Amino acid sequence: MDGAPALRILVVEDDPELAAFIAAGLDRAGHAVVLAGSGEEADGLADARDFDAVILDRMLPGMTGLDLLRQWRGQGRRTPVLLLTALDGIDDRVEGLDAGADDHVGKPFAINELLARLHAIVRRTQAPEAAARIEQGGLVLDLLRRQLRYKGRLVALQPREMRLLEELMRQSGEAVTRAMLLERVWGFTFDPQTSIVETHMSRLRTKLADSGVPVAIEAVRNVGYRLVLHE
Amino acid sequence: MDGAPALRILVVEDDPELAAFIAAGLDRAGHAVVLAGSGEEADGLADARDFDAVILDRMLPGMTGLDLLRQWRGQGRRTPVLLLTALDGIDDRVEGLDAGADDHVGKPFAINELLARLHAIVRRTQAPEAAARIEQGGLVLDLLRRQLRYKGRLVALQPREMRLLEELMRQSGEAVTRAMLLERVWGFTFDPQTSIVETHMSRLRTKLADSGVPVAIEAVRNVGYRLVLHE
DNA sequence: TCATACCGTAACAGATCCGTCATGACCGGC
DNA sequence: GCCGGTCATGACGGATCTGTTACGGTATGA
Repeated sequence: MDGAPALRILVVEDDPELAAFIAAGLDRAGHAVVLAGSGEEADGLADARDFDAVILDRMLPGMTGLDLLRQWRGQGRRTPVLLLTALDGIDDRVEGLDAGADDHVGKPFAINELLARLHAIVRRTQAPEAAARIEQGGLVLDLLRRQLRYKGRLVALQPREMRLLEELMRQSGEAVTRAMLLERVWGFTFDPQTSIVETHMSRLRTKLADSGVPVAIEAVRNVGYRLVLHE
Repeated sequence: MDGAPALRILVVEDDPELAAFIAAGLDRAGHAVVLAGSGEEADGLADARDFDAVILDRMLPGMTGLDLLRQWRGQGRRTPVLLLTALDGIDDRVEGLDAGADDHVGKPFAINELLARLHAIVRRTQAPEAAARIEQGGLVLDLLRRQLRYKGRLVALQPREMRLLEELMRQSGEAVTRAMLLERVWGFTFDPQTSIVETHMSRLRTKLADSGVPVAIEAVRNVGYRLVLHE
């Protein structure tokens, strides 16, 4: 199942091995890949062609990924950028987001992780801005009131469960990585090595089922979870 | 101090005594008042002139306030309406809001209660719609993220304190009634006869002060509270 | 088929949040 | 100036929310 449409992706990575690994993964997911080995090359390519997203290594010979990113953002280029970073401190993360990155993945990473985050940023940047509510098949998540309704009826969720569902709904039909959930729902940039996600997911499932909400939260082995609406 | 500008108010009330009481209160607050004793009369007046808000008794001889309100809303008339209701059950409240009322006050009421609610609905309907953040002098309340920042620094608040501050900020400079707070923050339509508001207000004040936020939450005796920004 | 890692869930414990109460200060009216 | 009501605040106890652990089930790959 390829819920996501084919994308044109520019991969900026000087390590040939890593570049090939990424290209293979993207290709398998049905995306068109263009490789660049340096910031200068990437800049030229981005001028000449239009990409749906850019996967950009933070460390590059010569012009670094951050330099390039800042330059692009300075020029008003809005293409979503997924930053690859070897360093994995909090400061790097902030610095990357400050420079205008839409998300980041710390090396080493699983290809699924990268794909999920890539799809997420493309979807996010293409979606109309900052909705205060998410609606899907009778399910209404009001982010301002922090209320979930199904067919008008309130479904009581705890704050964590609400956040969890929010992330699943933003990405409905596609897998959301365990790491993405930890990062966005808990603010963890590491794996706590407990079943915290599974536990809350279990509670969420129970409450949704008890309220008769026709959705399934599927586990995607070794990746994370996916929300599926029943027809 | 009249932070609010003078308003043109239509009061639809068949009881002459109550009408006079309301008119006197509005007049003292600097507003222009027009009285109508029946729904039919009110309808004619609303056609002929433009009002900033309408205070509408739910019970009227002949055409009830709800009938009139529904008719107006059906015609696309958007003037904010404050409903006066003798009955005070939950159903009436819902029914009133369903009919298109912006707020309601149960009889008997203090004139301050009515004024505060009146100003609130006028301000709300004139303000640009449904902001996801409220900013005021370096204070930023992000309603989606449920975060309060002062000069970029996070100020940790509990959910209830956040809601409380939200109501105060929406109405900055003007008094917010104790009843309004109970209704909007707690969902209470009655007074619990405890110092629940005072307690949370105290906690909120402490946290704001500890973070150096230059605002004062002033108690307005017999009315409620008011948020004041220090210059 | 078996071993292993992954996932699901119940049970427990701690932290946090919240409402109540008691006490004391303050304010306003008489 | 006194009295009564209003408001402020600290302390306490309970409810809720949350994270961990443990154990059982299930899928996957050798």
